[in-house]
Amino acid sequence: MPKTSLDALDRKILVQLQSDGRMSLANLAAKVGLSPSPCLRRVRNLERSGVIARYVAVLDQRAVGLPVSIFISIKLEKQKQEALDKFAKAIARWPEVLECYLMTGPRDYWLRVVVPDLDAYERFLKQKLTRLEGIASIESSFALEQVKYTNVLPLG
Amino acid sequence: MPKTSLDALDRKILVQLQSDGRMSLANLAAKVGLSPSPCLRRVRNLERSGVIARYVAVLDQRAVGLPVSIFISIKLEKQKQEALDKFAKAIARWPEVLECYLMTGPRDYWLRVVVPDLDAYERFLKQKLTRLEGIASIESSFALEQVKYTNVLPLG
DNA sequence: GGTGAAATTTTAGGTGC
DNA sequence: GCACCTAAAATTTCACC
Repeated sequence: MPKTSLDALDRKILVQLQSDGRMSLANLAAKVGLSPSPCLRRVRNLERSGVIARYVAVLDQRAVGLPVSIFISIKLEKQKQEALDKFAKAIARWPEVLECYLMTGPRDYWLRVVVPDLDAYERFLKQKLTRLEGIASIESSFALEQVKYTNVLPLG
Repeated sequence: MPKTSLDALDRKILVQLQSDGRMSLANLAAKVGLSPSPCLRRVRNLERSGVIARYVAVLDQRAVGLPVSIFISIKLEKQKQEALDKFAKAIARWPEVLECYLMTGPRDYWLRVVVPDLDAYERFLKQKLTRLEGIASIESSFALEQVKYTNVLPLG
């Protein structure tokens, strides 16, 4: 992966595509002050180099019947690499887990889980999370409101 | 916003577009078992009704020089609606904050902040967050690793 | 929901600055 | 490296069944 340092034009392109991933090339080129051809070249380069990881449709959680976001912090018993790997693999398999981070400090994980209701959450806990070996403790908090949720990184 | 309950075909479409928001209509139609026209009609309906909120490009945080994710929990002094609104508006303005949730319990907020380095984080704290009125306490944790990060909701 | 054709957009190539 | 132009290919879009 070549470390293409981004210039001002690349950044402008990224700012636009983060807000509208389906913007037409002509429109994008106009907004960043390029003609379509070099603009497309840059976009393709950003895609190939992995700067643009993917394009996605963002859904409304409530509109699809998944209004409940739950945050879980997890402490593992062991700090062995093996245990961490096992945990990561399980997380990757479970569609309810949208985000997971390994945190500083006492080897904690932090998860965002999305489910349709509290019953589904209980099922997730009982049938999946608590069946994992090596977990020392689990703490859950519930989101009352999503105040902000964006993919737009502060490139400015 | 009409509560269009989603049928199996809508869900299939959403599953696909969550993974690839730029999938061509012909491709999408084939994957869900429709011909392009009715498929496009459904996609447009999903867009108009707000089920599909937007299309975006997802960037690689590290590749754009923003490797640091910090999680902040905040307790407010007052629980007045006015204070909550003020807080929400400030959050919306700050590009470093990618996610913010109002949590159950002791009226806590939970934030995910993205910055290039710890200096930038310190600036964010000193020049923005700590200047807000009504904050009782702030706690920060750092992410060592992003184990999972997806927008794909569990529609299955 | 399907078919087919028109309109638009994307994409690649070539020239000169 | 970009602007400009051209043209082919792919995609989106729409009237109609």
